[in-house]
Amino acid sequence: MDQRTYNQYCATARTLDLVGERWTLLLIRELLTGPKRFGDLQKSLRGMGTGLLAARLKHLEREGLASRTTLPPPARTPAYALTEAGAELGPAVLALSRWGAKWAMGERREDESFHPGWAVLGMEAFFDADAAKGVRVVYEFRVGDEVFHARIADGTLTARHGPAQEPDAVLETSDDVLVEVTEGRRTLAELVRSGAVTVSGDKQAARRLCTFFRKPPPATR
Amino acid sequence: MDQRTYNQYCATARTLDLVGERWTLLLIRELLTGPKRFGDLQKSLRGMGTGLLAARLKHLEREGLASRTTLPPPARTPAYALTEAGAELGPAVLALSRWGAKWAMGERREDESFHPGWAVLGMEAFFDADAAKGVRVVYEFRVGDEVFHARIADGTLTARHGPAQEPDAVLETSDDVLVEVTEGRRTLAELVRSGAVTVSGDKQAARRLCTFFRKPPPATR
DNA sequence: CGGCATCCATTTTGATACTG
DNA sequence: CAGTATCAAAATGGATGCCG
Repeated sequence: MDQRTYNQYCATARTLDLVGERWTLLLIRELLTGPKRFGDLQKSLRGMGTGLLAARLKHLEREGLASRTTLPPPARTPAYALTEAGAELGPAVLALSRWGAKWAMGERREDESFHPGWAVLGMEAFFDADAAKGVRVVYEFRVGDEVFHARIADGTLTARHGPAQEPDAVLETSDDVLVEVTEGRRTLAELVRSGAVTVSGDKQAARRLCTFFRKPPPATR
Repeated sequence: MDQRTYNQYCATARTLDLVGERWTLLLIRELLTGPKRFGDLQKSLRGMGTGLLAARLKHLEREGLASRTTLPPPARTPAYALTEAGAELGPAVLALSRWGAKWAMGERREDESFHPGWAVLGMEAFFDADAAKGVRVVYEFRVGDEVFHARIADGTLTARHGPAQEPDAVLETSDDVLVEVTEGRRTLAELVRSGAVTVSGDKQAARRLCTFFRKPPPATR
């Protein structure tokens, strides 16, 4: 497998030796929001063959970036989680994401897949620590049949797969509407009024959500 | 060429569609320190065939991340420079670099190549804006037959290829010694005493250099 | 030197069929 | 559902030759 190396004594090159192959950083992106099962990863990584997925997971495991665990009962099914080293790739993935949001996004193409987790993780990318100074709030997002939550505390935002313990506010919507939000075509307030987004819990908190992000305007290359 | 896409409406995936192929991010790393000629790039990217290098440059050009320019007289030779969009990949490259410095560096392997520019760019990665608040200083580094400079101003460090206009201090050393520094085996002060590094110009400024960086201790995966 | 084209051996990938 | 096995297609690398 991966014996192909750049052979450079350079931190960037050494990193890319480990995670620079096709699919690997996207696989890590998936795991950044929490442990996932093989099948879930497969669904999120359309086009990646099962053989390659298995090989990449094995590689990450061997290199100490991920570990194969068994979900606690009653699930008891195997799952993959990032190690501390793997999780620390988060800032690099988010940096790539910030660049893409500014220089490469635009409209969703016809055949592009979309998973709400990507948008939720994107919240971390544009989180504005100053705007959220001293704030402590938990949001739950239900999009289609997926559930995520975002916890804002100590000037950081943590986005994770799965329900929150005690969400302050719960926002419910569809995949398609979420795409419209990330495309910037609709504002959250507008969508709540129109009924495309349902809010329950602390409505004040929900309204404050969009004040925690600062995203530069998209630019063209 | 590159019509292979992840087909995901996700900023990270879109970015990797553009720069995720083999060599591309390392090519951008080379250009981050300033325009380079074809041959220089080739020397820094040992193992990359000329055909592939040409193809990647064309790709970056087509996508608006780099542009083919002609160096000002008397050089008058073609060179490649990053556009604004390309240069803004700097933070992502540095994020990968920071991860690698912590989790993947260790000793230099027997067959690994090394170019001083990588170490100089690495200074940007661990630059500590707080430590350099209000500081304005320019360093020139002469390593082997390469010259770089680093300009600290307005709380940022800019590392570039080529000589500085008016360096406050000039540090001169060899490739091998620079490797020892980046490996953390030797401190700068020690090397100056031993004569392995020569300082000219403002020696006070030179001594302050290492106070501008904050690098976490390496960890093992 | 700069840069492209061509040929070829080796890897990597993508897609699908298959097994426990 | 988790993962292996298999095979065709594509990407890579290395060498080499060419041309301005």
